[in-house]
Amino acid sequence: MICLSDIRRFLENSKRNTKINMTNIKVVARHCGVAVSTVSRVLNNHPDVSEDTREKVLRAVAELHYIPNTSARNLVRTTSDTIALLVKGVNNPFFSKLIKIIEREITQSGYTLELHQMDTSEDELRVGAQLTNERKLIGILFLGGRFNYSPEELSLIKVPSVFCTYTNSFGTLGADCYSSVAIDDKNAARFAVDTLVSLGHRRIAILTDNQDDHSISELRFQGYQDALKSHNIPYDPSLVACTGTFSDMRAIYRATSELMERDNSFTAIFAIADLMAVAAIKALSDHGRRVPEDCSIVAIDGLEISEYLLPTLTTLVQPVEDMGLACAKILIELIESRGTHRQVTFQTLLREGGSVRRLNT
Amino acid sequence: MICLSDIRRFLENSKRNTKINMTNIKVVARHCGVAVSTVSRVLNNHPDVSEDTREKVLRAVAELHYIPNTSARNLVRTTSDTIALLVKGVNNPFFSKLIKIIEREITQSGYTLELHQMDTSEDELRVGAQLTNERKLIGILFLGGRFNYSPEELSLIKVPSVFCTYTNSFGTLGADCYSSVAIDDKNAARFAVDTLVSLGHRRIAILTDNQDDHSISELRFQGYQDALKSHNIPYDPSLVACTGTFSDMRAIYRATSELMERDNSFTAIFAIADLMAVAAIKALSDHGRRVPEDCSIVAIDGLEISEYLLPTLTTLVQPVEDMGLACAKILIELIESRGTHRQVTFQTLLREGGSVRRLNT
DNA sequence: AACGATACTGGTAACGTTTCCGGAACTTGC
DNA sequence: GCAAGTTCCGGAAACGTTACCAGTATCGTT
Repeated sequence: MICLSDIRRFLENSKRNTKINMTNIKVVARHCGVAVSTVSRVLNNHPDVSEDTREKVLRAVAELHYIPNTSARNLVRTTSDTIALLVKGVNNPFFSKLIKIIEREITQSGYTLELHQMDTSEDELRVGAQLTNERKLIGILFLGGRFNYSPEELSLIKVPSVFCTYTNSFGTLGADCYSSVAIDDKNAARFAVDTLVSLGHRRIAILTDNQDDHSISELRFQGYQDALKSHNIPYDPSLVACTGTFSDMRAIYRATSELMERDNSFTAIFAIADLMAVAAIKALSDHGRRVPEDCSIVAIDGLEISEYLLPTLTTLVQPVEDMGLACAKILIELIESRGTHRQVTFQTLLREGGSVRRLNT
Repeated sequence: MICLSDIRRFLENSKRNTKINMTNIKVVARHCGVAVSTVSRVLNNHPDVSEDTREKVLRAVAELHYIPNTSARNLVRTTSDTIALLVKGVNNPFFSKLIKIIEREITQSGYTLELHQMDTSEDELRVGAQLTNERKLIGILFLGGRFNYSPEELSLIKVPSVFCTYTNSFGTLGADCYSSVAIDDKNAARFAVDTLVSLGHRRIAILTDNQDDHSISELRFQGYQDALKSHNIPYDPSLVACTGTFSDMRAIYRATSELMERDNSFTAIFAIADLMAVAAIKALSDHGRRVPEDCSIVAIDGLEISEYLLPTLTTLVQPVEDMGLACAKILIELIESRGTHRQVTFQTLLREGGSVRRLNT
């Protein structure tokens, strides 16, 4: 009696001849006379395999230039080896440096990095959830964006994830349900303004993205207000210049120009990012005000280029290497379930440059 | 008699109960009473399916929030949807802008972008070949690097690929076997030097990465030499400052300082990249030489930030948007076999800034 | 000498799709 | 009214790997 398995075997044999060139695990197994399971064991460093066989298999693998098929492996393991990087603003130089560091760490740990860019308007959690389902991601790294998620929103993400440049300062989440890497934004802003005040400045303008977008801009803005208050300097809304962007130089230039036209009484500017300071200095210069002679500027970021400008920027340096390493490390530990959720906050360090000067009274 | 298929069916049924939550194509099929093949046909827009069934299936897909498993699909199709971006120097701002544009195009066409960073020392073709086999890439985009491949080396790459900021100026390859996107480096350099000469400069230094690394630095260096020759200006090796890097500001600063110590007779500098010009201006300033009063500078790149420096840079603008779009477009056309290999060369455009001045004799 | 433990190996279901083949129902043409 | 298309759908192999289970040989123990 012809059984189903006979038919199957026949078909399989007849196919074999047509697909000689494709070196898969079966070919390797046949080449050195062992079973596919044995080859698999060798390749995945399983214990129960003798030294002889291991060597024999490895030799065959090398000879045949065999490379495992990732799709098949992922399919049976129902996972993958890819981590997604969801970033708002790829060409923000701070981020691109961060990406560089993160990529190296991820790759060295044997994972692969997928790059996804998002508009500021997009909902990063929803995009992340979608991607996770489609592509069997094993982790997500969020770079930039707001951070006022509800626990329900956060629960959309089913895989380990780390939020970078986020802090849960709006307090909707418990410390055990998310991981983050950030600087102490509020404190950095406070320090920047303190520095200006200590040099005699009292009319201090702020150059920011937004006042209330639940992102780092808002935190830095709050730090600005706190610092003013602690020095008994009244907060003056006419000294607030909102750019609506972190990276569009033209918009930042325009916001600074408008500030000057509205109220030119400031003697110093706190810019919440280095690039904003650069555009501001240009705008000031074009309106006949020199930095630091006619206006001091302090920023936050500490980009490498800021040390090479004229004048060099006085800025609060974010420890970008440490931050990148922390992101990768926490995420990988979560993935390999060797760690738990945690929130890391780095302190910034003042790098004194030529963009500030004591106010001559 | 118990046949093999009976056993199999039994096992399958016993498993079914344990895996209820996983909505795969089988679940969808059962849910609306059709075969899996029909569901598959609907999802892949195959013709032979009636309007009724199509609608029924789509409704089930929506209800069950079914999302196809990419690994399984890739396995059976023996391909994937991922394109790799192999880049040397992620935080080169020109590249990060390029990446931004490329990412958007790739994503919009339904593909996924993998990011791989490489050291300058690594062999990009070998890395690309390895990745292609492992991960079933469907295309590779090379960003930066040398370009003196032999046909044999190039044949390592079995999938469509585009080389960006490369030109086959060393002439080892036929036009029908590779695709590239670049600017006319030699011409841009020539133009930069011409500009300086037309302003009366004759002692023109060059700030470059390397003289002979078979990359764009070499081409720009050749353009520099060509321009000098055409103006009957003798080439003076002591006016060549090699940085060995495109992005390490400190190294560029040091190279400029060494140049000044070696031979301070130059009245102008041609920097082969904007960031190099930035570091050079700082070095000059620290040595008491102002730009443009005491030294003119022309660069190549046209970064956005260069328009906001003091002084603003005179630079040859690379059409970064067009270049990014071209990369993505050519690659996707190759992948979808709607196009053939081609080499695109863009021209640069002089953007006049404040970093140059006529030499007062 | 018999037995259980140990070390290793082979066979094969399963992962979730796509694609091919064949068959049923329904038209169409003569 | 019957052959020949058409249109649509179901069944099942195949993609290449892992993981589980069962089996064999070797060895030490009583």
